[in-house]
Amino acid sequence: MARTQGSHSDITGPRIRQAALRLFARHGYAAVSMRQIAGEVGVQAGALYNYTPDKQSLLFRLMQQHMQDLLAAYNDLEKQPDALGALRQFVGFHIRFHLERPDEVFIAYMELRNLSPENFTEIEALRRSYEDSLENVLREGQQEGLFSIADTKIATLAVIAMLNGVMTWYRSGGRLSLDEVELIYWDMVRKAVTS
Amino acid sequence: MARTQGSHSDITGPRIRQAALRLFARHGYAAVSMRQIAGEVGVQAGALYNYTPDKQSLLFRLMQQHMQDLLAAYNDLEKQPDALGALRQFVGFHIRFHLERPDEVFIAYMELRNLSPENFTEIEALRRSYEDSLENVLREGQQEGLFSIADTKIATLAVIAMLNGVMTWYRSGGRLSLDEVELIYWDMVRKAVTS
DNA sequence: CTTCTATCTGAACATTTGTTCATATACGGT
DNA sequence: ACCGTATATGAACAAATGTTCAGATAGAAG
Repeated sequence: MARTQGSHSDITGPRIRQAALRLFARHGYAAVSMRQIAGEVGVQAGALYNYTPDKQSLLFRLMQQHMQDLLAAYNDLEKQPDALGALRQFVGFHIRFHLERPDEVFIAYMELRNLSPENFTEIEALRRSYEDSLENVLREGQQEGLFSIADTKIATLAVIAMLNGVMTWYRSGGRLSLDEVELIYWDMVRKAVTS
Repeated sequence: MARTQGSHSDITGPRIRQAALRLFARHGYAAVSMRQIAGEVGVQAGALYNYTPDKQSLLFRLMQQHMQDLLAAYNDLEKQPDALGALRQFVGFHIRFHLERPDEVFIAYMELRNLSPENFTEIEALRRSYEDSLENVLREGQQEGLFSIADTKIATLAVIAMLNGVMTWYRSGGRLSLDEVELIYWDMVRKAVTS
């Protein structure tokens, strides 16, 4: 038999990407087979190829979507009057946005090397674009005399790396609330870039 | 033929681990085959099993060795009189030690999920032990009144995450010298934990 | 020179891999 | 009630996987 009751393209497509996301994040791209993904969706492996040309494109689409969502969400924030406010806004946004998407974040950082060269280039450009957003804030604050930064590029990467650390330990319902975490990190970031 | 000229156990063993290290770091544990490793060493796949019971043990040994080296090297440092000196020492040590071993570091962070449960537990304990070293410094400084930290556990993870960021961009011979990098990071870390 | 053994080869194994495709079927439109 | 097509099956493919092992051989020991 084919075409189980009530199944449609509109529903199967997203479910495939959702299953791939979960499994890639959990076991890694290379360790997940198309049959595992299909099994999670409740479908045979061959059916996946109605929705993706190949496994590689499946990974790429997930990462591309994530990065585009990230950039769009950040650009939707309301403009802050000064650099200090903008930095605070960035810290809060980054922490919350990423904590809401643990699987996407994990993949975006861990599976870069499994991207084909062209796909890698594209994702890397999106990431750089996001980093530039923060660097602009830092540079602006530096020019305004609010910050005291030796090297804005390094500071950018250091701040992002520090914030990304949250993902490795934070669990909702744990010892600290999201607001507390945000405040603690904001405190450290603020002090690190001011004098 | 078997046993190519001049080959011995003492030389083949290390070469296998070295090849595995390089390949695991470059392409990921799951994406590297035993035949690739053997090829790099110039030997047939079957020969690897004279030196490791299986692929998993090969990965585990590399990570275990790395973590043990890390702990031993840190413990060999000369004791600092105050917490500020100890923190500065940690920052410099962490940056330099890790930059000297890019492949080991990469594996230790990326391949945790490919460890069997028992192996994972052991590696995780070693890592925690290293983190505790830093947390002790921070707690000590906090009690001495030198630092102003909201949460020493979070600060520990934040500092390490920040320092680990160096590995993603630093290339020797680049714009900045190691001394400069160390100084910039020390500056940010110091400011982040003091008031 | 002969013997012995650590070390390696090379073939074999049962699975699993990504991907293709002819075939079947359930549903939307008429 | 019927048709057409989007959507799924299930079998097949060659290639690659981790691992095993009987047999070959080089070099050390006597």
